[in-house]
Amino acid sequence: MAKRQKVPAGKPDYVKELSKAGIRVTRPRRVIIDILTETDDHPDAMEIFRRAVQVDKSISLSTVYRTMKLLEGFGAIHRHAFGSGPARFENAAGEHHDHLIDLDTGDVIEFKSDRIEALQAEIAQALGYDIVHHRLELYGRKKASG
Amino acid sequence: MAKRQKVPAGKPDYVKELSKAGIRVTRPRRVIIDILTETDDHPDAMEIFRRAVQVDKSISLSTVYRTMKLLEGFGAIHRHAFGSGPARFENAAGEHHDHLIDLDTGDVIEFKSDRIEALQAEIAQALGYDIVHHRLELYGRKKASG
DNA sequence: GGATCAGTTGACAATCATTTGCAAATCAAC
DNA sequence: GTTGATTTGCAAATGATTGTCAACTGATCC
Ligand SMILES: [Mn+2]
Ligand SMILES: [Mn+2]
Ligand SMILES: [Zn+2]
Ligand SMILES: [Zn+2]
Repeated sequence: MAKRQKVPAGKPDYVKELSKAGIRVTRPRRVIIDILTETDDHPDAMEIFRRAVQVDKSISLSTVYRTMKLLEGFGAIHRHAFGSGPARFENAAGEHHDHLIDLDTGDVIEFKSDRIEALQAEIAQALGYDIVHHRLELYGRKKASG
Repeated sequence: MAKRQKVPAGKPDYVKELSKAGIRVTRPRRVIIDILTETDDHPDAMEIFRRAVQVDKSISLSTVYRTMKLLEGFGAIHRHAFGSGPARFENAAGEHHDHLIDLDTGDVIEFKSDRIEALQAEIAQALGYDIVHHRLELYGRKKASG
């Protein structure tokens, strides 16, 4: 029986996808992609860089930024701008969702509302537009009671 | 009959508000506040600076930035981050609304949906949070049809 | 396996938006 | 008008991101 590699659910094989598109799969890129596919938080470039260096001492911050731009172009990752500060990234593989940011702790909580998504499309339609993408962020505090 | 100054609807008297709060109402601040209350678009700091210079040649960009921070702290203006690029500001006086950005032209269209606002609060509540503020931006293109 | 060469990288300079330090100017109060 | 703390303009500093470029390295073809 021939060996068959199976990509784990939610972790599409971007490496294969890139090489299919004629883009080189280099060592730094592989390391960065691994970090992005294995994390479930929203790290910024510096944090991705820190994690990458632990795998490959020679990776540079420039390459992290370049790779983020490359992957974003591919739709492989999403770029966020929570509050102020540096851009933060996340693997685009999972289902679409929006974010609730805890103003006290900085925690990012993911949520999804089909009703809100539908209303957004409805509103855009009424204004004569098709939505390409959107950004919904709620900033809040834990309810007083806990 | 005593002269009674009436603030035009949607243009609260921030000048008075500031001086009441013990903050100096200086010439540069007055100029900048006037610009913000008289415009209905979403200018960035450089654009506000350009408009301010036409009124008072000596105003500096630093003061524009400082005044934006001051007014934001007062809740007098909102700071936006549409797409990438510099922050953009708008007078907070009007009713709350969200934005649809035309990806082709950069046009910013304002809209308001009570249903979306209600859903947001509902979602936050379900997650154990009270919303302090939120950001909803739709990015889209004019529907193909004319 | 080794040569080839365009795509990619690391180092570091440059850019962009924004903030800060500081001496001089200016408000608001007396 | 004098006064003293606040605010300003200027220039230098900062933080995030992008650009330059010589050196390197993957994929392809022998
Ligand atoms: Mn997320
Ligand atoms: Mn607006
Ligand atoms: Zn959404
Ligand atoms: Zn809203």
